[in-house]
Amino acid sequence: MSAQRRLPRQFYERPTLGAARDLLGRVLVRRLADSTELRGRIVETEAYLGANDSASHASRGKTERTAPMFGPAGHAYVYFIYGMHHCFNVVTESDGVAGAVLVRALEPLTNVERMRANRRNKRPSEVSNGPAKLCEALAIDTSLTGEDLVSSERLWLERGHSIPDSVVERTARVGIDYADEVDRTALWRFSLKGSEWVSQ
DNA sequence: CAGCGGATGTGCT
DNA sequence: GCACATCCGCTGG
Repeated sequence: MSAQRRLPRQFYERPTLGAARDLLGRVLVRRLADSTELRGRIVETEAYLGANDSASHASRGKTERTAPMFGPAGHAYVYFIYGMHHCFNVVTESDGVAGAVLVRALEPLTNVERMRANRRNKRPSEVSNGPAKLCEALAIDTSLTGEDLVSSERLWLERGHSIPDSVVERTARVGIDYADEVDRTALWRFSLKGSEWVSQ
């Protein structure tokens, strides 16, 4: 867990779309209470902007739940949805400007059997191919919302490898039928072309 | 394999 | 009340 490999604050403190694209190939690390480190490579993200993005939780103003989206970059924003599931986001932009990237899918890398156990022994390809699935696999819940990914010993991101433009796919975000047309059709979902680890 | 209903915290439409 | 940045398990073919 060398600190050198950890992404610095500056990686996150920039416009959300660029951060969403560059998060592909980075490695999400979850260190459990027993020191087990679970790692997965990010293969799918979605950008959620601020006031002008009708699909974003931030578009309806700051609430207790969404407060991390308005805070300093490099923190986690974890929310609970559908009475059952969690979703993990990385906060972007400067302090006071809302923005976050939803991490939608991971390629399991280390301690895969532990992740699989967290997922009731699903097939490997179904361990972390969805935003709520990866949270279950990595034991991420709302106790981690607001966590500083730059200094946390429980949750952070490592540099991994950059992904070239030639294998980055851009599509519309999913599950936001309620949003305005312009936001529904914006190509703000980024995924690794041809990866077997992306969501359905 | 497709389709449907259930799970139920949070902030509003 | 209802919809929601979702997933699971059960059903019928």
